[in-house]
Amino acid sequence: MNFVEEMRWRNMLQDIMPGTEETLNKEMCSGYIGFDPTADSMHVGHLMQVMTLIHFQRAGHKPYALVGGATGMVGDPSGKSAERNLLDEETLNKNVAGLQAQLEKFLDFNTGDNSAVMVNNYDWFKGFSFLHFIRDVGKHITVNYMMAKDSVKKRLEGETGMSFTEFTYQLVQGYDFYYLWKHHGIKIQMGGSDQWGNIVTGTELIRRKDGGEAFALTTQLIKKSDGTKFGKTESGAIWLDPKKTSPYKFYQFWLNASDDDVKNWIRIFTLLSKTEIEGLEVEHAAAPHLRALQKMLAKDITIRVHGETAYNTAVEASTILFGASTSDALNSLDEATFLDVFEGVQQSKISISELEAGINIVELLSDKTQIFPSRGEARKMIVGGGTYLNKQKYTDPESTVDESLLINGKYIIAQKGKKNHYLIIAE
RNA sequence: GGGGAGAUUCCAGAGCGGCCAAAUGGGACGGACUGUAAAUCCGUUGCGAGAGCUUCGAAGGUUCGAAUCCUUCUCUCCCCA
Repeated sequence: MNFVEEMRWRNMLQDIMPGTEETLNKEMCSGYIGFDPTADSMHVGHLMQVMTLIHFQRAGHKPYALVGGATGMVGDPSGKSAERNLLDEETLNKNVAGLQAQLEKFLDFNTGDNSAVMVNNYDWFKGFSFLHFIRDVGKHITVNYMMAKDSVKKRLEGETGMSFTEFTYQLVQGYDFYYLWKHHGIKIQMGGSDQWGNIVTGTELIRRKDGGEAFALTTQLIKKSDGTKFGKTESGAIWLDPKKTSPYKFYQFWLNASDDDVKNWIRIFTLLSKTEIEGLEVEHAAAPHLRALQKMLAKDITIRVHGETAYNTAVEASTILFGASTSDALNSLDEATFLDVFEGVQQSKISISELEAGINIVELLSDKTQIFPSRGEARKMIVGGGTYLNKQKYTDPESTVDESLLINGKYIIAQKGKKNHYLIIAE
């Protein structure tokens, strides 16, 4: 199956420039996707682009991952309703390094002719003077053309306006494409659907400046069935960096995909074949409560992003936290395993002497551990039946707890509702 | 520069002298049902165990009593030049 067909049946394809597929089928092509260094880690939203590059490489083409050290200094107006704040250079460099390190894990950089390549557009922009840029690049593209882009038009119609800097963005990115086409023989740029305008400015520049031919392909925006934004939870984005989002939370994020979403996502985020996915769908339809699709999706991505060990721990943690385990079962875990399993769970500390003296449950969960922001809220939640200690429900706010609850003489597991776990450490 | 409208609890948005910790909707959180889905239903949503305390852009004032009236200030939006 060729690359475009692959993207099609996985429902990843949004737009494709005429001639792209033919060109790709003819020979091995080089193509690239740009990543904006707005943070020092990617989040799950970036995975669509990562998967696109992976498919591109698996189809025998040569993928380039561009990290925008230069474009990051300008700020992409696409999809933004207000002027962006510029990052300082130090942050930018850190972000570029962070993204590069993550990208390296997903692509094969040592597989002969179609090995992946990492580039940073700062390398060709750092020595490029403003005057040279407007002479060599700006001259080929009219302002009329640039103003017709959606990203620009929206801002001109809106109230916030747009700085010259952001207006220039599409030219800067367009030049990236030109540069890579000229010096690396890259024929195609890919990206999210919001990048179409920027990508086309690149193909246009290549055509007008050198009479060359280049192609564009964009991927669909990932949708969620309830209309909310993909990849965001109440507590923020789901990051790939384990320091920002623990592997356990990461695993849980995918495991919690709704039935509607998981059918799309498993196509996008795993490399499973059509037959395998359809098989899983049958399985899921027969026994939906087993959530075969969600489990497979979560397993596949968690392993690819965090590795097998982290995945196993996440599964183990999930089994313990959500399964029918009792405090006895918890007690039987040795401390190392226990800590490993609870690594991704929010932790708070309390002094053991206070606990020995006996402590009111409301005080424990609010003042002492900040699990609830106020005593009133803790009280309400306890009365409302949403509070558990060591998997045991507590409904009386006057309850007192002491050291007899401690697991391994040191830990208490508190729950707010069914899904939110907290580890209290006594020391 | 001239004229007008406005600023309310997470958001939107009522309230226009006591019955207002403030309607309603959304969001968020919890519960029930389930499958750690979805949909639905129920509850909670300033702090406090309570008495009570602190909130309605800011500061003053009128009043027994102010989110509501007056003064000044700050900011936002609209129209005209």
